[in-house]
Amino acid sequence: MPVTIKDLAQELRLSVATISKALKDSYEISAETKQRVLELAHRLHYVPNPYASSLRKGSSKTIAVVVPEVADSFFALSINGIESVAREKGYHVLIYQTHEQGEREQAILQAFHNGRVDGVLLSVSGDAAGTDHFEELCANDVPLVFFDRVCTTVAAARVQTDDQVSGYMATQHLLEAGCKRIAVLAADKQLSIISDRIAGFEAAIAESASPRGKHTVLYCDAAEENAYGQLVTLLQGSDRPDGIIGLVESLALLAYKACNALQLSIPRDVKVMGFSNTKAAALLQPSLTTITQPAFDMGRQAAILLFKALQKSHFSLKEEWHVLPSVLEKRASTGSGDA
Amino acid sequence: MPVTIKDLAQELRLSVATISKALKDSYEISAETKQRVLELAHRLHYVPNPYASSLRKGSSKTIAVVVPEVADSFFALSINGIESVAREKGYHVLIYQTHEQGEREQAILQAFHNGRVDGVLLSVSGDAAGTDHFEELCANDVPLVFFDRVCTTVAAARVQTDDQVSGYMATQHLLEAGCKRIAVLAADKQLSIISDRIAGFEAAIAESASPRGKHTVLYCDAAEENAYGQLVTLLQGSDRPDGIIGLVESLALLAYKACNALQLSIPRDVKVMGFSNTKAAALLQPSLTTITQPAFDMGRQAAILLFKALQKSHFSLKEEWHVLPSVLEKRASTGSGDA
DNA sequence: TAACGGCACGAAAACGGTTTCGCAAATAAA
DNA sequence: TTTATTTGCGAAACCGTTTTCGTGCCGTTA
Repeated sequence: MPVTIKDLAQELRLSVATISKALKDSYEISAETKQRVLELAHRLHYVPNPYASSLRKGSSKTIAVVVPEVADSFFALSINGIESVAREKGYHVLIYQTHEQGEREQAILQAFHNGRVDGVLLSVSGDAAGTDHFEELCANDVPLVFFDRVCTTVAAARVQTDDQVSGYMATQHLLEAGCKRIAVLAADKQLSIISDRIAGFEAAIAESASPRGKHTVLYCDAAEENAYGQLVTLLQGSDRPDGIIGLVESLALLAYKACNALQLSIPRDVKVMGFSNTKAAALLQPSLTTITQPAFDMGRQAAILLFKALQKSHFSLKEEWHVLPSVLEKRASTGSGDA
Repeated sequence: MPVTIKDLAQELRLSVATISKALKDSYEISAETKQRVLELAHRLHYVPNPYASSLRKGSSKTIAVVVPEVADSFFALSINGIESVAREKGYHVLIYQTHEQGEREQAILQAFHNGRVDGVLLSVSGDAAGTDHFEELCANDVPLVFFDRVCTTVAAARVQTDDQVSGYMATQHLLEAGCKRIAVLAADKQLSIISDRIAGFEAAIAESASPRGKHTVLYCDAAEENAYGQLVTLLQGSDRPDGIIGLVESLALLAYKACNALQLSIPRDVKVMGFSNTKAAALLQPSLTTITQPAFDMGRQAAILLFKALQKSHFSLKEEWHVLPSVLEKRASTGSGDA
């Protein structure tokens, strides 16, 4: 049996109330008594039962992080950022994965309706399942912060990167490199990050002298084998693209794989770039030009917002909307091909 | 205010006891009453307060996962595996990072001494801080399962891969490829996974006709810049190695970086391989030969063991020791260099 | 001496469930 | 008809804290 406050009370012949107050350094308790209580608590390795105090206080010192996948360089780094601030604040972090399934997302949030967590950090699942579960959570006064993949129709805090600008920058970069036929490889159509990046792409094309018709957006299947097939077909067709932008990490890597298989030289035949956070990007051969998102910082920022809301009741998350810039890292895969 | 069991009781003019029993399908309650209770609970979106029931029942339906880093392909995949079985069992998962600091590990485990979690899955920190905190946890009857990086002196379950065999296989593979001077790049000396892999290396060398003197183990500094310097020095020295085994992913990637910088051709001048779980390995140029650990499965297996212990009180974790095989994936970086 | 104000502490009511035990009514057995 | 037994439900204790509201004691002041 773990040691409880009662054990301390009995041992010191004090009431549990006194022990509790002494442990939290209440002014009601004499210095001498506090001393004795602290000493005994330490000697017996007393750790307060978290659930008892959560129940009484109505707060759990726990937050939830809901992401599509943990094993994804972006989300793993975000979680790292979140954990770092949770640690500073003495909070605990629960992790949940939606695996891009909207109904899992709903089921997970459902469990937060009775005090399990004090707040939620979430990156929305690709397979959208409406927004009712978000609304309900907010209606129940559970602070919610979206990060990266946000839901714009819900009045909750948002921490994103400038996806449209990133899409624009990426496209601009390829155009400057001389690409005439850019193919954008897109994932889940419903995700704001995807549509925003595509919007940036469209904008860059529209602004350029390059005729729109030559450029294309390929919506890739979620299953990697299928996406690979689509990509190979594209690369074997007439008017083969001479530039590829993978809107998510896996698609950029897939482009490498396809080019290797088809004996297309990167960057001579095709210039490739992708949205990515993996350290391996610089080590690919050729090294991969990337749009790198501030994954760790987005996690940190989202967590900081959440804790601000938890600490100051007058601080409203509804208005918070932070945009952190992504950076274009130019590498060999979009170079001229010389040396 | 969230809806409680009392609200249901009041609405239906039943006692809270009846509601509670009806919700858990107790035989004491009539079918008709159960029906009414379930219906109302569903209509009002009733979710039981988890802390109230944890307090009363003395179990939290929550487990803790303690890893050095989340943003590491191996651990991210393990967590994925763990989460998958936790989900099946209806458990919640708390995540903690030690950042390889023994004292953080101690502080984290300290918080588990009063029922916060029903069990712990842990991969030990590189900076060992003794084993007292493990012993204490076990003494307090908190089920503990080590995975990947285990602590052999503590009587807890262990799920590992066959590190010694892996080290042996890797070395054997390089010897067969014709390497005469193999350099092993090691990280934290104290970790069992490192020393085991080195033991495998030593064994393979001892068995071979190759003289021991030519081969070497380089203990790399934890700071990447320093490790890089060490590596460059090694590669520039006389008797430059013609084979490199990175015992952890980052060191294999570092070897690529160094070889690129020094204009050494992989695999012609130096054959490189590494312990790694990243998908990018196959896409590096040349593709990286790896020892791939069953990260996801190790996570799953560890979690399965833990839940077995939680469900059957007579099941003892002390005796459990599972070894899952790693696989050698031969790729271009250790090939002949032709084609 | 009576009234008063800190000081240091305790009794007890919460928090929201679970669980044990008891009890009345309905049914079955004698 | 009396006695068991079953059925369906409620009262209340309990889990370990926190927090409110006393309360007795001491020293001070009128």
